[in-house]
Amino acid sequence: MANISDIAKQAGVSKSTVSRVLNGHKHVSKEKRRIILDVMERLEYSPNGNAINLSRGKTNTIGVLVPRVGHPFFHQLLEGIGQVCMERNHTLLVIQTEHDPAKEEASMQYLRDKRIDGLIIGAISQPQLLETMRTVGPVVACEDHQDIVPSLFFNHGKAITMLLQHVEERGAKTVGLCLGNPDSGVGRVRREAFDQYLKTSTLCHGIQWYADRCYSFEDGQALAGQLLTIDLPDAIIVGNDEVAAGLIDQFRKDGIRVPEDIAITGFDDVPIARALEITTIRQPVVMLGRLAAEQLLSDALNQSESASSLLEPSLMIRQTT
Amino acid sequence: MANISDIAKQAGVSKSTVSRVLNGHKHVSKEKRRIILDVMERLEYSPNGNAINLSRGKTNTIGVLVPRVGHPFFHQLLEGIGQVCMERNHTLLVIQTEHDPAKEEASMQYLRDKRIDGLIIGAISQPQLLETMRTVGPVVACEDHQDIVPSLFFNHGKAITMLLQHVEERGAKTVGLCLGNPDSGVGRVRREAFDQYLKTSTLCHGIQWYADRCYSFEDGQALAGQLLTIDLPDAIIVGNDEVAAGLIDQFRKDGIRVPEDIAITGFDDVPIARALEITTIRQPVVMLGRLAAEQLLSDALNQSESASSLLEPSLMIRQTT
DNA sequence: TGTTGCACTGGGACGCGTTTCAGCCTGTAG
DNA sequence: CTACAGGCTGAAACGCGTCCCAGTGCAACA
Repeated sequence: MANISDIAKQAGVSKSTVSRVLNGHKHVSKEKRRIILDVMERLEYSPNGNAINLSRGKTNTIGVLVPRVGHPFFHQLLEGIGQVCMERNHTLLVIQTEHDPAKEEASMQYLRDKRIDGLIIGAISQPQLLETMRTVGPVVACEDHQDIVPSLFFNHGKAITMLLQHVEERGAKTVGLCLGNPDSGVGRVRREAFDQYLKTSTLCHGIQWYADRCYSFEDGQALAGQLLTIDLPDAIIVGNDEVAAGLIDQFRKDGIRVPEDIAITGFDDVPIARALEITTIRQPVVMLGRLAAEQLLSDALNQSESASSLLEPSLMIRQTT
Repeated sequence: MANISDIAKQAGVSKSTVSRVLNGHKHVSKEKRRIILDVMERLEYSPNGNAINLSRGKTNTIGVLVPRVGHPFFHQLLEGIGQVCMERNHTLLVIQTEHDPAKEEASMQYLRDKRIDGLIIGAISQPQLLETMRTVGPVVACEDHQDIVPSLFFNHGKAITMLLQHVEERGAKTVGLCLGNPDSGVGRVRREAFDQYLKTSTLCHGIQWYADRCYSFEDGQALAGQLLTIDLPDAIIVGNDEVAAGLIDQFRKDGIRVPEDIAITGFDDVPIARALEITTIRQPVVMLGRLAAEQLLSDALNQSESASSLLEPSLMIRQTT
């Protein structure tokens, strides 16, 4: 594989001149430029990306930290980030943590060792790591860590409040809660908003109506089975549409009517929520991804003050409440 | 930021020795190793990834070419690939093409310029590009391009045949077809298998029952609206569960009974198919991703002969046929 | 005691572009 | 005709590890 020196030699010029042509700098005579381009074509020359990265000290690559790419929230986020990367000629490096603290910590290495120019945090279970990360390179979070790093995130607390208010208006007296990862930032915020709401309302909650680490349709079905062994609450707030769908599916199979016997709400408004007419929360996740990527890229470039911001959810009222 | 020379100087040794410690090579005295480690810690040294990549000539990164990360098939694929990357200490670079030929072509650059060690093709609309790609670096495809590059893929033709056989057995006389991207490899294979089956059966198809470029739940709803203006076929084969779900949803709203008035089949067995009890095709996509990544990594490492293989689909019979 | 062998260490070339700086040349203004 | 500006070009340092090769020194063996 030819390198820049080969080109220079064959074209009878110096490496500098070749480099100028490569980067579209001025001050290269028409004739030499032509010769150089000819030689490059003839030798099928292609500059070595790693050499460029090393010498420029940047890679035009940004990393994204997510638990799993398969999760509906995260793949929408990735899609938005990916769009911006493409528009701005950047590359997307995906780091799957599977919620593993060691992997989260290891991800910092990419930033430190200059393999990525910046990092977008999709979710992190150890926010204290951000403290170190920000000293290593630009970081933007898609959860609320605005006291540490610039953050763009949804108002999950408000979303929970909207859902609770809604089911209460529809007459619920008792309510359950089903979360995904209770230790994630989102999980904590949701839990807190839930507890907070109950304090100022007559709505009742009991520990038997609480579940977490539910991620899939099947988890929802299983949970329905468990709930059937006890008294059902009037409503249940579920942190994920697929889980809500599983719950509804199993309940209906068992002859429980939704929403008459139990009202169910989901989260994210994925296709399944539309198909089953699930009352849920819609959030412009792809847009969040875009904003985060734009924030990171502009920030990395011009070092301007970077702000955090809170995006508002919308309540989609359908047939399950 | 300290570099390896700084460490060497401070520790009173040569760069070579520091490098040996870094890479866990033998032949370093306990004492020097200790001193070096101390200095590294004190200066918060971290090796520069780009320098390592450059000097080693490899990056431990593999690229994946997909139209969009958001598509259910591709994010499952990414998940499988991601798992293997993690296990083998590799990194995942995602390249979204949005089916754009120019972007597909540009992706080759990563391989050529050594930013990735190998490339997994999720889908490509210009298979002829593979011809060049394989000369540039290791490539594995997840579609049928086995005449050009090692390929791991599903037997989409057989899946279509199974579905047609199934609806025919259930009494269908006329059948429709709804595809996604008709120009993709998968689209072509499906179309071909469909046409082929009809030739040897009494099942009827008419152009009014054909549609393509349907990707979402909403596309399915819209298609249902169109079909309602003409005579319905007895069954329709849909290339995507979400579209099938949209179709079912709209039909039911319009008082059309599924499967009595029209049988509907999906593809992929995503959660929505389980929720709506859609007869569909299940394929182990995550496993496909894993296999592809393993193939690529072992191939890149030991240059062994790499084989192509065909994975079998399974028919999930539910309530919509 | 001479020799062989092995553990340990350093020097320096190498991978490949980028960038700074100095210098040359030509054209134009005074 | 001199002087200065500005276009063009090359040498060489730089970014940062890796790795081959050539030792050096000490221990064991003949």
